[in-house]
Amino acid sequence: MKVSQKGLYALQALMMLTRRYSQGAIRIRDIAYEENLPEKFLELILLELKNARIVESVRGAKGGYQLRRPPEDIRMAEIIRLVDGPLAPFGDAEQLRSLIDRDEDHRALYQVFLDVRDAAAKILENTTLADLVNGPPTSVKRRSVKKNRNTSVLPMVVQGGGKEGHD
Amino acid sequence: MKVSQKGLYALQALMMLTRRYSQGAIRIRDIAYEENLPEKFLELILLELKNARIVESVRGAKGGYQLRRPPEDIRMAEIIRLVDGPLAPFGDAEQLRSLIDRDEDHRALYQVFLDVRDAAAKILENTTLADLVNGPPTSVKRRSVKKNRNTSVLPMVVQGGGKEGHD
DNA sequence: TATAATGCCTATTAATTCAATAGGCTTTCT
DNA sequence: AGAAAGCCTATTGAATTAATAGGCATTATA
Repeated sequence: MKVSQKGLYALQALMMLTRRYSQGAIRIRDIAYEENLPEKFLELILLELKNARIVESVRGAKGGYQLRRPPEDIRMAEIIRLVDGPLAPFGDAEQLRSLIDRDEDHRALYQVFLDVRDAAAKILENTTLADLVNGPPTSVKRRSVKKNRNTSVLPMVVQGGGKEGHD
Repeated sequence: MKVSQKGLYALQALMMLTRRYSQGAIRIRDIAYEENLPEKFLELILLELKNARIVESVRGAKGGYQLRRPPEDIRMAEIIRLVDGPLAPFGDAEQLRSLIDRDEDHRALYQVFLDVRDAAAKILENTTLADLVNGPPTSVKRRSVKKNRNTSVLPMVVQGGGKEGHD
């Protein structure tokens, strides 16, 4: 899975609309200015988000964009799939499952790809726009942590191959 | 993170060399034929793997390629980083950490990206070529599972946003 | 020692994707 | 009526991807 520049812009724009939720429609120009995004490119992105029923538009003078659903109901996974495609690192989940069934020689390889996509999906499905803007959902209990306080928005992820890798 | 066709070819070729480990050098042509890969493209890939000291070559007639280290010592993460770049879904881990520090408004967003990359890294760092070819390392204890036997090469991943997603 | 077999290396290419810009059309407010 | 917005399609330049091509260098062996 790869998040493109466009995907990042989409998420930033949606975070901005989340902050202004209930302030009515916001002009493209204002979103672009506040988030420092190229205006015409952003226009295309918002159009796409509108067609996917994630935002809605008000046309004409005094027009603009606003979220179509409450921020708690819009998940990162949905946005990234829309803009950048499947979450799997290769192909998509469906295809990987089929390859795991059929391609005896590479079964284990595709299974790893599927495991990676499941791990990503788990995180991205559980993170909403509200989480991104307000911090973690208060309903989620978190074990107390002594040092290295968890700054993540998410239930802490067990490290091991993470922390010290250079990427 | 995205695994390209080239990345897939690299992994397939290395799995093949793992199966023939201790059979000496294998010709590019044979790898290409057995794994059904474009021969000239594979040649470039193997060259890159050689420069990264993952495989070594024998030149001249009777030449070919073989793994340079035992299969248990070659991790998927290393191959994917080499061929397709950082494991993070956006930028790289270093950059994300820096953005989390500096970009107050988008901190939570970048933190999620980093969580995703850590989850991927954890899986890919713990999977070696030996695992891909032989199945899971015998040293890893696995909880017994009644139905839905775990076919993965890895310590089972907790689902939740995974299993039923369309991707 | 000639020759065939092989890897080494650089260049080129066609297709696709990415990031962005352009501009005319339509709708709505005032 | 005029201005201010979004709607929509087309275009573009740069980068990336997935290959292909072809000559050079090295080695085994007949």
